Amino acid sequence: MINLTLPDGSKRELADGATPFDLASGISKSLAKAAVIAKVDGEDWDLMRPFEGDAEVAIITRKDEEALEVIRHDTAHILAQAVQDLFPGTQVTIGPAIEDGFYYDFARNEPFSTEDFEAIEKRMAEIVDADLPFQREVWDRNEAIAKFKAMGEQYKAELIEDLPEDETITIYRQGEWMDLCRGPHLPSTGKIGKAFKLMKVAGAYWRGDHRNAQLQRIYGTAWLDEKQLKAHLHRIEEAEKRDHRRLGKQMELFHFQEEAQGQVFWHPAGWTLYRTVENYMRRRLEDNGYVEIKTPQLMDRKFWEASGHWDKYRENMFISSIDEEEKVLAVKPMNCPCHVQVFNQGQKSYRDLPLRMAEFGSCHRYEPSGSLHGLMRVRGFVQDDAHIFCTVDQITEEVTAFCELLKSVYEDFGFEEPRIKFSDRPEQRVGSDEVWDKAEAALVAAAEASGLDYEHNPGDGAFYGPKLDFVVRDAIGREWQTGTIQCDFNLPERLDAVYVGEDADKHRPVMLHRAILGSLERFLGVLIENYAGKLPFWLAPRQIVVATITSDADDYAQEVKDKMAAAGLRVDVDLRNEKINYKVREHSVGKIPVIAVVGRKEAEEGAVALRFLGDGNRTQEVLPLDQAIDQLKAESLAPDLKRA
RNA sequence: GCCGGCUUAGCUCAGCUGGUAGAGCACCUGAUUUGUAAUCAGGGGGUCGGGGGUUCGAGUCCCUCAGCCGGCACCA
Repeated sequence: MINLTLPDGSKRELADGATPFDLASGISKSLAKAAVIAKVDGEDWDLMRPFEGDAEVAIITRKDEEALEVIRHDTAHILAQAVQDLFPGTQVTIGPAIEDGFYYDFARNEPFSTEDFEAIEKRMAEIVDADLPFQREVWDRNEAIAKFKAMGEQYKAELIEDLPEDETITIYRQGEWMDLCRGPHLPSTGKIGKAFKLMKVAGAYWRGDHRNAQLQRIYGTAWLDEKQLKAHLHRIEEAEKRDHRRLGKQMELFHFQEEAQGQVFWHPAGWTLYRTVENYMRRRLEDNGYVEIKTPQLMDRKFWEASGHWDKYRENMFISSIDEEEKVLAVKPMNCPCHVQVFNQGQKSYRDLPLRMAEFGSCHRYEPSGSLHGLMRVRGFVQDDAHIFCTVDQITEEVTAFCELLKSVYEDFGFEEPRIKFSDRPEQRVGSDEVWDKAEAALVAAAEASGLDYEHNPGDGAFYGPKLDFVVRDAIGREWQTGTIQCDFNLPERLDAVYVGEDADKHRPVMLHRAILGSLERFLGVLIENYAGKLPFWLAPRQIVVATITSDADDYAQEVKDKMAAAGLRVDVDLRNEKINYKVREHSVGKIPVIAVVGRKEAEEGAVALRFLGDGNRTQEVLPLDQAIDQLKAESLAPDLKRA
């Protein structure tokens, strides 16, 4: 007999050889039906896998989050089987569950095309209908390697060869088909259902290394039921509508063209938005004890050799030379070394520290062509960069203040919860362990004080110091790094930055590299997507359109427009001979926050009818002109000015 | 950079197995003076991404270059 303890503490006794499915069936029919896998002493366990002794058991059901992961993983196996059925000679590699679905990487000379999806999905459905049981088998390592080699599955054989010696090799079968897999799986293919869909094909390197062969990855999505699948597909459609590249065109914010790959042509509306954000940021920095500087765009190659960037990033730097001269200049890919030059002018004392030096630094990097992505990843961009020169003892305070500032800025832009990634010392690094200890502790303390969730990436720090990165998501769930703060013990040394301490000796300052928005371009991309183009009043490039109903109100409309413009509002007037319905629709689609409608009535009364964009309850207000202007003026203040 | 796909009017897209370009919106003109998400009529507009090839004939097929899109890799 085996003794099992359930999560609520109750105990059950079952015969030897019993399985979690037996346990669930003994409790209730519905539990047995909803069961997906079990946790046996914390380990994932197939429902049909017999217990191996007394244990603590939890039954995971379709209601649990983990259920989807299991279903997605199962679906990946079914995809692999279907592909091998239909395309003999294709090798399988790996196929994990991911967010919203799964993928499977195949090795095949012929490319897959989305036109193959229909046939593959059909075959997958047949495998589900066949209700093949998933059977777990433990294999001897060498036998498994030999078996997969004999099957022509080189990649699987390699995977097994690289598994740790003490790892149990498990094989899962479904019908004739088998795969190396850790599990767990559902009892049979029929339990998966058909709420899956193949989404896209893509290339992916074997083991994520570009020196390896490129495999073909098929992505799919899988859900508990048809309704969830439909909802997911709908979400994707909606998300595509808020893509900043699409909105950028619709709202006439910016464009790209091939002669300036990866660089932005900002249009009047987009540039207005850009400047609004930049000016806001400038005020916030000034209020927080930063000084602003501006440094050159082109610097001699020798300078970048001294900073160490030439060696490491030469491939990604734009360079320039003039015929008559032998000098090679490089367009700056970053601002830090330039800031050290400003620091190094004259003498610095400990009394000058911390010195917070900011620049809206225009940088250029020759990013790989495949990585370019709208405003999110460009070759020419402006960082809201700053470097804080301070002592080791000042790190904690400075990082904490930075996190607070960042959080406040993000709230002002409508991002409530940026995610933080903390990366600590890598194997290869400079600086003593003692200093690293201090710096890491300072970053962690600041991250914790901020109250935001943070994720720990061990060993992911820069060679010169640990860092905190701030990450937000775009419309379709892709994550983009925006803010960052990095401790640097290296550059001050390389570029010989010193200050005179209390003891009258020379000391090295620590440099904190930090950016709140990251790059203006990327941040604007994320901002546009976050609001789906419906920017809040203070950010909207076109805030108000004064729209007439009949030409009788033309003169008055012009007067309204002029008064609003004089009050600093961004306002246009629409006197076209069109129906008010037409104008309202056009400017609503154009995401103008406020339409000021004027007809004969308003002209006579000196009023305006304000119509606000959005589906809230506040859709229309008729106000005397002066009062309307006061109100709009107050609303158009940036959040920091509203607080002041 | 790598794998795959795409590139037709200002925008969004249609053009079957090759026979010499089409829609909606936008734009222009005219009529209409209208009260909160599309008034009607007429008109103009494309060397079908660039280059080369096959063919009697190429937007359609082939080669090549570029850009874009989806992933991967990269991201100081």
